[in-house]
Amino acid sequence: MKTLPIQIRIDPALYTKDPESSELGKKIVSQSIQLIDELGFEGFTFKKLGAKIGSNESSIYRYFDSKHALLVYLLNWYWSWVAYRLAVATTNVPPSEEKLTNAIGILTAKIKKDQTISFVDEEMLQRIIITESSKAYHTKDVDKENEKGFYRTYKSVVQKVSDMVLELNPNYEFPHMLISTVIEGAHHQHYFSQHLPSLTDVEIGKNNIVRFYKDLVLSSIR
Amino acid sequence: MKTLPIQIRIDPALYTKDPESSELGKKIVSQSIQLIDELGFEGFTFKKLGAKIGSNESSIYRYFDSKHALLVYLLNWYWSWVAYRLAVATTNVPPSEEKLTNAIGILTAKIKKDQTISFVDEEMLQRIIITESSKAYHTKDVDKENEKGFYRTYKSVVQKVSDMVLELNPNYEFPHMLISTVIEGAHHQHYFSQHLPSLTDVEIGKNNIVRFYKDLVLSSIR
DNA sequence: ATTTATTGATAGTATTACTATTACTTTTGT
DNA sequence: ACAAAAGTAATAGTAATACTATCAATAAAT
Repeated sequence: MKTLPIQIRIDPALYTKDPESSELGKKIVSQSIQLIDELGFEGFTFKKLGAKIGSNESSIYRYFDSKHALLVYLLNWYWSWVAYRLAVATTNVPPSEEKLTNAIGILTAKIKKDQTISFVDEEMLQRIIITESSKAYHTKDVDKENEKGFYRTYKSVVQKVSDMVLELNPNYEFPHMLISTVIEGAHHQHYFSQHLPSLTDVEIGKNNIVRFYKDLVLSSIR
Repeated sequence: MKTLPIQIRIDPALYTKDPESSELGKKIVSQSIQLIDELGFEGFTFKKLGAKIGSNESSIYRYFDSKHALLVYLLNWYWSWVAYRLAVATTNVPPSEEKLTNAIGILTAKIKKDQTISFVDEEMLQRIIITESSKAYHTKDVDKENEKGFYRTYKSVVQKVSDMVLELNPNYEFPHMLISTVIEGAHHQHYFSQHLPSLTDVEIGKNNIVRFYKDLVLSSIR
């Protein structure tokens, strides 16, 4: 995939000041990804981020209300980027099992370094999405935040791939459960393969996670 | 299921002082479940718990090193209890699809109030496991804690059900991924059905989550 | 009757997740 | 070119969190 001049659009409800509008903002986003990857979301603070980018804590608060807000922003950035890759791979492709399995591949494969399209390191972003994203919606405020559209991008990705399932089998009863199970499942499997390998069947170089989910989807809907 | 006089055994590595050894300890466990359910794990503190049970913060620290340690304890309690129910339902049952789907039912169904076997409210416990359990192992210390056996009970449940998969189809390549996907997936679906319903296909009274996962498992391994 | 164990009460610490204020610097509009 | 506006940095401050440490009071076990 070539470095394309695309812009990831983020809903203004997800920031206080647009981080793409300044150098500081871009630094906040790109360096926060590194710092969360390094320290984990619990260990990450705006103070440490300020120190890392040679800026002040209070300046970061002008872009994001809280570290939770920043996480939600990153989550949306990630899903917008996935949606873009899905669109490239499937728009105007006639319905087929191949189209669906391509989509499943995008949802379940680990990112390789070279797919960078912007100031964001997507490989690292995916790693923090895998380990931290569930913390974004396992909050007491989910319902309120959901109403504000905080999870819209994620939901629309699930919807799009669910539609591909229905193209192949219009009678399949559980397309949304299937796809959200695949997405969350793949995240878990990637995480487990690193930390709790007995919960997986990962073997190096065999791409088992992608193979498993492609097989799971096809055998369920056939 | 009758109220049986069984004892859930918890590895002593998971507490500083055994909460089952005193009234205070049992209160800590049972009331913490209520409080976490009410406030969420982030909002939950030992100070608030102390106030709720008319005891002191410092007394609670004598049982658990941290609120994270308490969460891990609850997680193990939950999985020990699931393991017990699995054993009751499947021990000495000859291999069959029914045996497997019974197990899947135990892993994916919502608990009803009347299954209480002790001072713990299992329905409420399941609810906090569904929303909070992933926070127990999405930490910077997973590897260290895994070595100490913090996730042993969970892993053994996955192992047992994976073995049932292999009984039916010894050539199936991904039994652990299948079962851990089912377990985590069912938790997500229960949570989503409450908070992000467009990610599911839940309809009231139709038990779709259990049906979906039973179908998923059988069609994958056949 | 006296160790010993258990709990309670109080105090203290470093850190977190912010808010508020002020001043400096850069950009921009005219 | 100059003033206004916007953006950023620095400092200070706050309530709460997640503990640790100490010591007294009480209950139980020998």
